[in-house]
Amino acid sequence: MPETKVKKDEDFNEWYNEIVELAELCDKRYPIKGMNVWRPYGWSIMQNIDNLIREEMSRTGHLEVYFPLLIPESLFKKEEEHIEGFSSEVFWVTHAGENPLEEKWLLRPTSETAMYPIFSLWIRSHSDLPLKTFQIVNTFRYETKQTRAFIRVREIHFFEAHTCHKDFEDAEKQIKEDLEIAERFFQKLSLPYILNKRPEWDKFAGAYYTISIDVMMPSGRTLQLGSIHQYRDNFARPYNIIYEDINGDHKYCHQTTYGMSERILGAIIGIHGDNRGIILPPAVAPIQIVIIPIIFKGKEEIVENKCKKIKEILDKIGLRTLIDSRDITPGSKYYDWELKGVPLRLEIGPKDVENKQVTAVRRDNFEKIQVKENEIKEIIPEILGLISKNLFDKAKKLLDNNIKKFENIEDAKNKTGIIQLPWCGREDCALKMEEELDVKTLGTPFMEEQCNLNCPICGEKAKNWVRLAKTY
RNA sequence: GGGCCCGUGGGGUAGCUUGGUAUCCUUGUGGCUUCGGGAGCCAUAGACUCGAGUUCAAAUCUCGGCGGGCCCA
Repeated sequence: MPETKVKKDEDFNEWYNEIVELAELCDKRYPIKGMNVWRPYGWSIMQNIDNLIREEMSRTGHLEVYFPLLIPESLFKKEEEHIEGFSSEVFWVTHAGENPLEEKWLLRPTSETAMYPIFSLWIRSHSDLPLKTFQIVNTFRYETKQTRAFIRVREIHFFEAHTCHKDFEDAEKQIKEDLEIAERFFQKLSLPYILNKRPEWDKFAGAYYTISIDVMMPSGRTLQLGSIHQYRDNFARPYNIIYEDINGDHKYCHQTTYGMSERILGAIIGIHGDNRGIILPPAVAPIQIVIIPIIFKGKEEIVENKCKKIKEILDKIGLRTLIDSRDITPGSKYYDWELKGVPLRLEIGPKDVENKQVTAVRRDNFEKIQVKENEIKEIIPEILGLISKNLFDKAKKLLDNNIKKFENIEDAKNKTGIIQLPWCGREDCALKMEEELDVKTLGTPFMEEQCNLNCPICGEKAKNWVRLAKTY
């Protein structure tokens, strides 16, 4: 059986590097660090992911916008914490042709400072609220650390939702809605996740609080896939986003944001893939079903016609299909499409034609299923559903097996995955834990059980559990 | 932020220590033939990361840039 040279469970990082190029997701040969080329297949998956986000946005009444890439320095500098958080990693535009610009511009590292001055023009009255917008754009951050395809890049494919509300409570409602969006969205991608309230010292620059959406990678490291921020009026004040309420009083808006990136694709590759390639959840697979004609001399036509007929049936019920009629042997086609993660393969040969059936083979567990021609419309979508579910269950097991609760530091030492400890809530104590265990603080479990034990560092009563892990 | 390793056709490699002729596999292209897990045959195309230095002569030695990978903080 064909397999990747590097095995996923032996050297995950190498396996990941090999697979992203073999599956033709990206081309890493572009000569700027952290800026890779999206190949058609990878881009097509990303577009499908984006479209799932768009569906969710549209369902919840967000409107899509597009703001400019360049931001004048003066706008960027209005919110102090925000600049501090990002200034070390922005790209600057300083010249136009031969001449220095009067004011420097920067490539957006995120779009708060581009959008909010304009929001302040758009919003005048309480009837303009809530304002719910989002955009899917490229953002730029000068990473100095090791870059990795889809996981740590300098040009980020970024989804960002920005909302404005009349008060804190309404913004809190938005965050509830964001969490519900996450639940629906990640379910479709078969990606189980955990929510963490980020610690004070590591929240988004300018935020009142930040919730992170984290997944477990097979390497034992966590990968942050999304951020939800409550800004309160921290940005509304410097950017002057004010509305007139029902009594004629002028008030600052409260704001939230929701961000995600191509890390979602990184997680799909890393979590679902195996030694034969990636495995795509049917919801985002550019090709959900590939049909392989098994041609024998003299029977070319009946097989080809059957393939077309089956494709028509599947197309009609809205599935994305492809007949692979390349002039190479079937085995090499199997290998190809397994590498590219097509969830289901149909083999159609003379025997199948004779028996009025197709032979289906699942990508996730290689189960072979004979499906009667007259049952295709019902059975095939069912199988795709089973594949999604199986991918989710496997990933859930990986996550659950890697969340480990401890009561003291000694027990937690040299453990992989997510370490959960009682925590008094003090920064010093968490930083001590980080140092002792060589991990980063993810934060406190969001909306989960409280902890009645004592902080293992200072011995005082713990306020919460705290989660720590090695991260990407 | 600090340290280590690497860069040869599209991909994977040999050659580098000891300077002189670039190896093999795969892929691409044209054709014949074949097809239930990477088929075969014939023909053909394609490479020393960039710059500077040493030398009669550099893929090979030295320095620097760019790019890739790993480890520590």
